[in-house]
Amino acid sequence: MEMTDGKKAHFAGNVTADDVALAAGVSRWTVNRAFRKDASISAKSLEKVMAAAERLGYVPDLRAASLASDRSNLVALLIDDFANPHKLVMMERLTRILRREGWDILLVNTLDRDDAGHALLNASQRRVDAVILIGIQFDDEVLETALHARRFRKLIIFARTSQNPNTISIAVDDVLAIKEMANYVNARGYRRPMFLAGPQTYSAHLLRKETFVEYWREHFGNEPEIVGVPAYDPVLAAGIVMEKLSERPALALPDILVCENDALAMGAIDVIRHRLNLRIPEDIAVTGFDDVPQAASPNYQLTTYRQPLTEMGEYLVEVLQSSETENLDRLFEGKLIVRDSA
Amino acid sequence: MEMTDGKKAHFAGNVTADDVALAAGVSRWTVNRAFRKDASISAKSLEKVMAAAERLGYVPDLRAASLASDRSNLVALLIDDFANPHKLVMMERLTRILRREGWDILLVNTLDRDDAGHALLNASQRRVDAVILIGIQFDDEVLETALHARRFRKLIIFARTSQNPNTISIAVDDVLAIKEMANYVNARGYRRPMFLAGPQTYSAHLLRKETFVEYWREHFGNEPEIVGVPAYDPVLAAGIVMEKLSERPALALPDILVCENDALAMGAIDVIRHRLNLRIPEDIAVTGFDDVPQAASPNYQLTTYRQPLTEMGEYLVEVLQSSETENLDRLFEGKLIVRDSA
DNA sequence: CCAGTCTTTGCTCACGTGAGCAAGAGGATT
DNA sequence: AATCCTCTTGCTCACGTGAGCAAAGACTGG
Repeated sequence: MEMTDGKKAHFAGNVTADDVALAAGVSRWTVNRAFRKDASISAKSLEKVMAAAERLGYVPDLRAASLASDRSNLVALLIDDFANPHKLVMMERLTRILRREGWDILLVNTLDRDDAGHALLNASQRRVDAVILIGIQFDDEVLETALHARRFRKLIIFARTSQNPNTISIAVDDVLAIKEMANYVNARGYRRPMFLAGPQTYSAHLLRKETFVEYWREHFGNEPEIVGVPAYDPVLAAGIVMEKLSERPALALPDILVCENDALAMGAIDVIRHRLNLRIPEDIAVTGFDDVPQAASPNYQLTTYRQPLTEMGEYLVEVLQSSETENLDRLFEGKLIVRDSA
Repeated sequence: MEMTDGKKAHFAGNVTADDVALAAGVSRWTVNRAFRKDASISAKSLEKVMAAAERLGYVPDLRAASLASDRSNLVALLIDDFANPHKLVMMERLTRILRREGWDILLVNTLDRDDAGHALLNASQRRVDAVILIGIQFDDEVLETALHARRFRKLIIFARTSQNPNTISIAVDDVLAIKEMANYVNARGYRRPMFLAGPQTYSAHLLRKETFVEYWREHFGNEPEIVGVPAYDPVLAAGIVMEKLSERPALALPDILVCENDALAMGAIDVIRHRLNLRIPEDIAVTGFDDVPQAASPNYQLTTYRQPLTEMGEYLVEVLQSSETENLDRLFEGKLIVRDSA
């Protein structure tokens, strides 16, 4: 590339395969092959090309590669729940694993339920190979819209089970998990549980509440009290727990709060300890789900359930690379983490 | 597009502008113009095109658009510090604002210092228009590498001041902020401060420690004690504070811990209260920086300093859209948030 | 009704790569 | 040395759009 053409030589970015080919004394296609792992190229050519590329500062243009090959190696990650610290853990794990396997991630903030459609449209314009939902506000309607448009190959629901047969769900086995949790609660002698549930969605569902209720009914013949929180937000959870418990006589209080996840549990603990002035776990015990980093803090010492995120992420990569279209759903077994809160 | 061509008609995604043009009775270029906001097109054509596009499920292919126009409307967001909850807040704000303005975000996890180069290379292959660093491990060497390669137009350091003249830094005015904080500390009568600092980088610097030290020297003629933590991680901070303070007699303890950010402050509070069994703020007060959501929790009630993230994000968009190349650095004024911890 | 002006439209060319094919190079076998 | 096979290389064509130009159309004022 001549420097006479000042405008075009502004970035090293528009060094193209042709320039490298000229410098290395091979054809353009040999240059491109040098950067593709599946291509057949002689060791000598590879070395020449790489040396020239290094010298000129060439890197292949993935936009063009994607356009020509119809594979973008790009996935959209849709999130709507930035109040939940577990999302940070999930993002760290997914970005790490996906990048290692050559996938890039388009981060999309699904502002609210009505925005999900726009978010999907947005992602589809980049021709992502797959959409991964780690949000919560995706109900049937949104999923159907997404699947109907079909502008991406795969719709993956991560860390949440989906009833929709056209989605791929990679999640922890809620039934197994909550049974283990309920067994623990039972064995420790708690008898007046209250279940703190998050927002209820339809297609992308957590089976935690149902499983717990069923367990309790089966073992004790009665229904545990259930309280719903409209978002996985500790502050919101704190407000609702306060409202539910503050006026009650001690005997009418639950002896344990089983929470659908850590975000809710942490909000609950804050309220129980600092506003109701009760002890944890002596007056009210609390359990969570996810094992976020803060759960280990001395403030919470939360008994919770850890999802095998790394394993789930590895499987996600498999799913992305797979050409299968059916039976890709998978459930994983996590681990009960016992601390002081219950 | 004929359905006889089963392979190609698999997605609605490869409905192309040609198909829409045929359906709408206009040329392909008119179709594309209909989707470009700066293009000149008659109301009648626009309507026809949009109707046909809707019917066929057409959305423009941004890969091709980017290839042809040399503008990707894509920025890479490089993060290496997922332990700090403030990152979640920043991501929420940035994704929200950037998407509204038509920018998509490539999320890149910069695993460690040595990986930053790979991360930048990765981003450059997508021909991003700008790289935004909200990580911390970017030292001179990495910045120089990035700038030398010059595969993107702008290198933006967000929420951190940079000494490097080739980067654009959008940050809170640390000097102003810490002076205000120090004034508050002073006014409340604290006289034995300890400064808890994060990792020391060179180019992308926080001026917090220096400013505080200078203030103290100026007002009291002595140097405050400084303790360094190699990452903004509450758990790490807790360990180091424990190590520093556990063996000291009460009189040798600081009366306030001024922390470089909330992540460190929260770790410190956990240790002071639960392991050293001291009261906050009576025995040791604590201040933070950032005002993460957890800072308002009853566990922390952290006195801290809030960065005007929304304003900073809006300015970031301006910078992205600007064709200026110089003097784009900008400092913002935040707000001291007084709570119970100091 | 016509010249002048502004708006809209269609076209050529370019962006940088991959798929798939055919030709070439190189080595082993007969 | 001729034949066959395999590995490597170069080529044609295609991916779906934008920039910029020229032609066509619409509008204005005299």
